Amino acid sequence: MPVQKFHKKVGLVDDHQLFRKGIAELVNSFPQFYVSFEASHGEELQKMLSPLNLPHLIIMDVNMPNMDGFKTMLWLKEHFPDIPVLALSMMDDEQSIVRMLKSGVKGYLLKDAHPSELLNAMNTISDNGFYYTDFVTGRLINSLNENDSSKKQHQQLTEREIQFLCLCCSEYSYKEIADKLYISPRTADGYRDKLFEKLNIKSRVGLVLFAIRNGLFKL
Amino acid sequence: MPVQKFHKKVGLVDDHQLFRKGIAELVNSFPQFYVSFEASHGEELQKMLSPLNLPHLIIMDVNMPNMDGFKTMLWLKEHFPDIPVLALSMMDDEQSIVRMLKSGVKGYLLKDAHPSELLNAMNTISDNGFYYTDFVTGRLINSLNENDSSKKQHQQLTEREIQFLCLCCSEYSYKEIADKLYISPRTADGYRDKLFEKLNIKSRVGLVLFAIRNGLFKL
DNA sequence: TTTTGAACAGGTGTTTTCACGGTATTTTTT
DNA sequence: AAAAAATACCGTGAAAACACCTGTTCAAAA
Repeated sequence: MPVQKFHKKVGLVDDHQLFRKGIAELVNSFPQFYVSFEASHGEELQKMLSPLNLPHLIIMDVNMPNMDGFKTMLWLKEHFPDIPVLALSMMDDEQSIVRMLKSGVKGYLLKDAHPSELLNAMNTISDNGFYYTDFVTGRLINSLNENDSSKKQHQQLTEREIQFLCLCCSEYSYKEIADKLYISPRTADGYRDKLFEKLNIKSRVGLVLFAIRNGLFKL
Repeated sequence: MPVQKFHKKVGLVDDHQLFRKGIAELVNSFPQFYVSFEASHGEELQKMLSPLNLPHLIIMDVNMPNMDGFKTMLWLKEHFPDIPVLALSMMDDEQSIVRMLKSGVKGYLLKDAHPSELLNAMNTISDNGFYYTDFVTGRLINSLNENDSSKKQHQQLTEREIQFLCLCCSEYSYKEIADKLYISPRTADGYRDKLFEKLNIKSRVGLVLFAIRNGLFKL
C-alpha cells in the first residue's frame, strides 16, 4: 500500500483480528483513506505510533484487553492530542459513551452502524474535527440530567461505603462483612441503611444490582 | 458480483453491520469465495434463503437479536441440514461453544482469529465438512468432565425455576415474587430451596450473582 | 405399570435483614 | 472556629429469609 498524496492515513486499534481486518478492508475500499497500521490494543498502539509517521485518524475499539479504550485515550491525549479518535463500540450504554466522550474521542459509532456512516464519520472528523450522532448526543444530554439521581449518587459514596457495598455482592451475612471490615455488626447495619437512603434502595439485592450496574463490583 | 464457476457462495449473518461488511470485504478478497447474501439475524436469514440459490457456506454470529445463533441453527438443521455453518463469536466461554457445537455448527472461530484462519476454516469446511480448532475441541472435552458440577447445574434448571430465579434479581420479596408467578409463598420458598440445593448456593445474593453470571438475567 | 420428576402447597422454627430510633469521635470543609 | 461529613457504635421490634420437614397432582419416562 503506497503512501499517496491526499490519502489520509488511518490507524486501527481493535483486539478482534477478524473485525479489524474487516474494517481495514472497508477503510481501504474508501478512496480517500487507507490503513497505515493496526494494533490490537493500547500498548501495541503506543509502540507503533512513530512521530515520523503519524496517522491522520485513529479508529479504536472501546473494549480491549491490556489497555482499554479509555486508558488509551488518556495516553493519547497526553502524547498525541492532535490525532482525532473515532471510537467503535458495541456498548450503547450511557456510561460507556459518556466516559469515552469525556476522554476526548471525536466520534462514537456503534459496531452495527452502516459502513456508509463510518465513511461519513471519518470524512466529517477529517473536515470538521468531530462527528457526533444524535444517538450519542442524546445519551450525553441524558446523562447531564441525571446529576441528582443516579450519577452523583455513587460519586458521593465514601470509600468505606464502597468497600461495604462490594462485600454485599457475596454470600456473606452482614455480620461476616462486619468481621472483614473490622467493624461491629451494628456499624455494618449503619452502612447498609445509609446506602439504602442514599441510593433509594430497599434491599440487599438492590445493592448488589446497583454495584454491578455501576461497575463498583466486577463479576 | 457475478456468479462464477468454482467460486463458492457464502452467506453472512451478523447483526453488527460494520463487522459484517468488513467480513464481506474479507471474504470477497479470497479468490475462491464470494458473499452471495447478508442478513443481520436469523429471521432475515430465513427470508433470504431461497432454495433456488443456496449458499455453500454460512458464516454466522452467535449473539444476535430477534433470533440468535442457536435458534437459527435449530431452524437450519431442520430446513437446510446440508449447508455447513461456521460460527463466529466473541464468546470464548465453554457454555457458548458447547451449545453451538451441539447445535451442529461445522466450525467455531473467535472474532479475534487471524483472517488466514478464517480462510483456512472456510476451505477446510468446504473440503472436509468441518473445522475445529484445538481450542474448541479442548473446551468440548473439558465440558465432558464437568458433568457433575457447573455444567449440569444450570442446564437442569426447569423453566419455572429460571422464571423464579430472574425475579429474584429484583427488590421483590419472595412473597411478591410468588404473587407474580401466581403461586403460594410456600411454593416460592420451595423453588428457592431447590435452587440453593441444585446450585450449591446459600443466599439470595448468591442466586442473583449466579443468574447474572450465567446470562439468565440481563442487567 | 411403576417410577421419576416437575409443579404446587403447607408446618415449624431459627437466623438474617430491615426500619426506626439514637450517641460519640474524628476529619474535612467552610 | 463552626459546620458538615465520615467514621464508628447501640437497642428494639417487625419482616423477610432460610432450614428442614411434610404432602398431593400430573405427566412423562423406564
